[in-house]
Amino acid sequence: MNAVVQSSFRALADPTRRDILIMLSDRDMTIAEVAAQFDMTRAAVKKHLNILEHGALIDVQPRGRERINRIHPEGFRPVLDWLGFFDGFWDDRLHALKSSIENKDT
Amino acid sequence: MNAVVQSSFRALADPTRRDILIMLSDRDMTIAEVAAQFDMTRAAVKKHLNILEHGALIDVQPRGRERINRIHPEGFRPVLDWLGFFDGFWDDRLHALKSSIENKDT
DNA sequence: TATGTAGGATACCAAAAGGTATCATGTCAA
DNA sequence: TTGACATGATACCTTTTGGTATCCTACATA
Repeated sequence: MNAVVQSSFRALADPTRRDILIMLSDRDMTIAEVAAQFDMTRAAVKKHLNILEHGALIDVQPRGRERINRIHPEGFRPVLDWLGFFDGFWDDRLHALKSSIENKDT
Repeated sequence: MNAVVQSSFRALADPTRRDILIMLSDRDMTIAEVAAQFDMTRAAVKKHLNILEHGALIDVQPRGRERINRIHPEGFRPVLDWLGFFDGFWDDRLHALKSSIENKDT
């Protein structure tokens, strides 16, 4: 469980990866499509996608010879759960975020 | 602003730093007190505290020759705001409900 | 089939990160 | 004042990380 939290936070720690998540929140994309948005090689973007997938923040679905990368909302849960440890330190905004994700697949 | 988000997420990316935050959520602690909880040198812990302070997740107040480290709840705001970008993803119904509640007093 | 395109994988490199050792500074207390 | 203690700061080391270059595999299609 702690390893899950770590892989999630680690995935979120890089600005390129956070940008990828923002992009994927708009629409699903292939690796090439994601890579086209950055000034770095496809291989580098692929590594970021691997880390995001390992952190369960995205899932990857093969379609023909392509790979569709899509956001995986449940993967944010460990992060929100961890942040929930600080209940009482801030206002109700977190509670709203947290409950919305917790109830998603119930 | 993006730099603020980055320093927050970066500070949260290390398990030792997250453990420190959990400890400080229970009570304020000096550097030596924090360091006593870990199997590493005080200098290493101090580096972690510097990063947490830079990310505004803690604040540090001198008291005599000691330094009191305490949690800084507002520092989590950039993280929560960024995560809030995905609100619509997690559950549209709850998101609508949440928006209506949040706008109640506008 | 032949060819171009999407992706996988690995070796390699530079920079950043996490850690130690060490010494300097400031303050409490006798 | 003097000694002990809490902290600050820096040099140095090793591992991890983000990136490129390169080559390989798979699949769509002319």
